[in-house]
Amino acid sequence: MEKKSVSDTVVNERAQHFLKALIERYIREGQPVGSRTLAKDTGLDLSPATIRNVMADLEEMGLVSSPHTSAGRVPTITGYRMFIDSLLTVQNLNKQEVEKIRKELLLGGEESGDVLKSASKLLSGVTHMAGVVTLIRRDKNNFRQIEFLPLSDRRVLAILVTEDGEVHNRILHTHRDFSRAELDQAANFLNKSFAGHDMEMVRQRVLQQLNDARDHFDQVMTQALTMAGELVNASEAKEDFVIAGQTNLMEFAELSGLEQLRKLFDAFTEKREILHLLDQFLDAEGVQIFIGEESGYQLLNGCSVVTAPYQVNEEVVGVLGVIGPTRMNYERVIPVVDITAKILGAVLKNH
Amino acid sequence: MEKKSVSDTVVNERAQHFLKALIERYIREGQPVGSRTLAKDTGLDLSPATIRNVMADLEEMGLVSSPHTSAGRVPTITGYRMFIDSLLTVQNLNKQEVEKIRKELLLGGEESGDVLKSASKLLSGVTHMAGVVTLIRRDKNNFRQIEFLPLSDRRVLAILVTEDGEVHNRILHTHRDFSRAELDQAANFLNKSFAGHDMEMVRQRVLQQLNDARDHFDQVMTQALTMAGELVNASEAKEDFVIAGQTNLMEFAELSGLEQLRKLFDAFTEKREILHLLDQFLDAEGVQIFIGEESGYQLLNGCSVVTAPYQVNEEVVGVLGVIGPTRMNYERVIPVVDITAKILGAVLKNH
DNA sequence: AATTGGCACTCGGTTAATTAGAGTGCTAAC
DNA sequence: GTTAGCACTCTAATTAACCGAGTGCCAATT
Repeated sequence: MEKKSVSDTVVNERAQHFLKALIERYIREGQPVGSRTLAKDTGLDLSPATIRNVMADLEEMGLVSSPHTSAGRVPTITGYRMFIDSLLTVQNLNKQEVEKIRKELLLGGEESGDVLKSASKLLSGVTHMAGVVTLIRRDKNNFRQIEFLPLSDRRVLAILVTEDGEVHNRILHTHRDFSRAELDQAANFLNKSFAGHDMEMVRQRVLQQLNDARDHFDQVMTQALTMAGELVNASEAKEDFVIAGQTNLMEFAELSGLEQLRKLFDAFTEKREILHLLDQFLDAEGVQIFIGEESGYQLLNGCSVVTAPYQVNEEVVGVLGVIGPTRMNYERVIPVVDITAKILGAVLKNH
Repeated sequence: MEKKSVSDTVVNERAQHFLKALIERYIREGQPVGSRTLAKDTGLDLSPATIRNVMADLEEMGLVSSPHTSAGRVPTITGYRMFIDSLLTVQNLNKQEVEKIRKELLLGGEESGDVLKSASKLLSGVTHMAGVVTLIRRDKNNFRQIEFLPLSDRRVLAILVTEDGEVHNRILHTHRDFSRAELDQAANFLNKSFAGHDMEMVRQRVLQQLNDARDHFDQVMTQALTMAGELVNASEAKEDFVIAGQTNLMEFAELSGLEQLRKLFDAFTEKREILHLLDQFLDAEGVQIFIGEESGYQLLNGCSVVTAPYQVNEEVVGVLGVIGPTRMNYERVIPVVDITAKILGAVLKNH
């Protein structure tokens, strides 16, 4: 029994070697790979027949499968998973490539939105797949200043500036017209009371004051507080999400269905679903790989997602990565995503 | 000679009738239509042989063509053009449909950007093609108020509000740090001097003052004026462009090439080219139809664009329309685009 | 003179049959 | 445990045959 198990693991070690070779080959060629080709591919000098035996074992373990009796083998999802988790040997990028990425990101303009854009463009350009970058809106985005401008027809333009210089604006509807002076007064009050405070705190205080003082509070102020509350609410909702190079996926889609691709594209423009998906990887450490079929989301069938969170000043502020066919060159994509995440973090640190 | 010409025109009238029938049929079925089917389609009680003669004439005129000897006829580009220009009978929408469009647009949220978004969604939804809406940035967007906020590291956040309530913001880099007070003073000056004035005029005055007074002017003010100038410049550049339902085109793309579709999608995300294309129709009156092949743009081969400018307060402010296969149901699409343009104008009038 | 029926002809698409080849599984030998 | 050999399977590509839709033209008809 013991002997069996030892021999078992020996076989498994070699089997894993073959699995790796098979997947790498399949990723390169895209076609079922047979025993003959595999025999030549690996360094070991073994006959096709031997390989066949091993392949039969691998098939039994559910790591590979054959499309039909007389075709080679193709990795299954679990096969890919094993490959990704413990088999692949990432090729680190050379200095030159790293430098190229850094240069391209620095060149990407000053506004933080533009940097994200060029990051996703970069990812899609280098990998020939779709690049995505998200930026979470961190709650500690403190209140800095608010401003109200009267428009016509009982509408007021409210402008809210946060501590780190983001500007939100919104048109609010009020019950009556307000004069410039009234609005200024309200804004002044808010600014004095809340400048530098946490946004959520501002929100709660505003609501509280509204309740406490609804009776004797000046109507202007009441309105102003409501507005501020609304604005704060609104500013929480937004979340940045940038995608580039979707059309790269079309090449690979000749293989997969066209209907599939359409759903994927719709999800991209809809954004919400993808965003939710990527948020899962915020907490993860380093590069994460995610095979479409593994998670109910059937619009990702045939796809894989390679992600990495990126951080500025020790704090995770977003996720970036690429989306492509499950049959992608992980050994190259992984370091690209990894490095890009690090560089993006560094670039953003200098605002 | 005269007799010949008379008989010619007689033939042509009937020929046009057949051309119309053929195109309508082709649009419905998508397949070459033969003499037999066409004979049944038209009210006239004629034999296929007669139709064949007419078709031969039409082919000679370059209005139809046959993919191969034993297929029916298919309209050519010039055939489509004639159909569009003088043959088609638009079916006006009934009240119910119009009301549905209006409702959907009104429901589209308050921000003007959102309305454009829902307009293009609406167009794509109703026509099952891609819907586009552009909004030109009209120059007479007057200066209203400017505000400067100091950030760290010699950066200043400038916020510019225009008369109609649009908010532009931008981070400016300065040669030294400014205090809050300095910035307020500069902003006050600008606001007093320029509130309500034409943006281009502001720009010029700013430049002029910079030249006149570079020596004795306070450095803060100089910086402020530069900033204001930059901001005004920046605010001119932007142009809104919204597209929805691109993926609808994928259905029709099974026919046309996939490479073609990819280029089209890239053009959509690139925006510039499409924008330039649509701008041509700003000056046009009413619905315009544009067949891809007619204008060098080879990425529009196989496509047609149906557009209409829309206006608020007698003034054209943008173009909207749909992009789809040349083989589209013009008789239905045209009134949809027409009505949507009118309703969008009306909705925007109430800001 | 326009219209029509008839007829030979063309050509694309579909089906069926054949073939070639790649690859497997199994068995027996090493 | 490995390998060679062999029978077997299944796909993909090629070829052949055929069907049918549609045309063009000519002669007959109105």
